[in-house]
Amino acid sequence: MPTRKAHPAADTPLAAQQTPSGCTNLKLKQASRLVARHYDAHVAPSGLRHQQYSLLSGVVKLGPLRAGELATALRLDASTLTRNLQPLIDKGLVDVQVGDDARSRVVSATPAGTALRQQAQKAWKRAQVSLNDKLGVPRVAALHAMLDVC
Amino acid sequence: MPTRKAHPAADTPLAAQQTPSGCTNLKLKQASRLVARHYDAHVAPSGLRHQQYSLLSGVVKLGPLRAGELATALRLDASTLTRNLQPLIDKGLVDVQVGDDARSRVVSATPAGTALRQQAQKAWKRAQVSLNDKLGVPRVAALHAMLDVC
DNA sequence: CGCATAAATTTGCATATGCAAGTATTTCGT
DNA sequence: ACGAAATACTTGCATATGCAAATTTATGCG
Repeated sequence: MPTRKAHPAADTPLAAQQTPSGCTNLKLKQASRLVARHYDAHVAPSGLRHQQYSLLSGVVKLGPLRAGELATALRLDASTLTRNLQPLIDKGLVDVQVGDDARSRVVSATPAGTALRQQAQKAWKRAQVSLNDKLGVPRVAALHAMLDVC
Repeated sequence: MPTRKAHPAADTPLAAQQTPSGCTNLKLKQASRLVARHYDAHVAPSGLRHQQYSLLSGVVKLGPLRAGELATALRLDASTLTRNLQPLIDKGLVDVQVGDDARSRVVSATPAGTALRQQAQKAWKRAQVSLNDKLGVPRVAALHAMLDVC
């Protein structure tokens, strides 16, 4: 038999036979843009954009916490967080106070913020279910599992 | 037997037993941000950002083509494309001409653009290999497969 | 105590993103 | 040929994103 390329993972189950082709970054960005528009279409009536909904949800769920901790939790650059909070502050949905350590800022949801989040969550749910239907629940579940390890 | 919820996909193989938890949009954005930073760290020396590299690559690969077609291919809003092209035009990497149809614009890579893309492609490759190593080739391959159907 | 460092955010700068509305051209119907 | 409708982009507006530098406040050291 002539020369034969070694298959490092010839025994692995699916889609693992060779180096992935294409750019992971590009694929992620494209999928993300697409999905973001889908969510925006559903969440827009609440007056929030998809990112704002995510951020507000984070603040509601993670309770009052320092900006830095929130940024880390959301995997956002601290400077991005600072600016992303502004629209929510302007809308009166979140509140930022100086913490014990005067260098820090403590972020919390206002009652209006908590209320709107509950409201918007219904729209979010519809968007998620709609996506599940469109792609198929198994695929979405598998995608989540994949993204969680990133 | 008492009331029992119907399982629409009780027969499907893996990870399909129940509704995926969490927000697909959030997970995608977070992963995308993380991965984008990773690529940026590698591609930066070429003077391009990850998005600019993707866009330049698209122009090089898809050859001279109309703006609208490029936007569709890259799943970008036409208005976003218009603006994203500007930095590349400023750097002399791409060229935009009026097409046969005077309403349209034809985008093509300049020789400098093609050259820089080849250059930057080496950095991109290192970023991709590094990512493959970090996450494991099977996982990346599976992720690509997942994202491609989006 | 007073100063050099460190830590937590914010700003400056450049780009990315999309929707709605606006502009330039082409096509179509009469 | 003329005007309405459709097309292909571009602009206005608001937000999103991250790195580097600046700012503010806290800590540690002599």
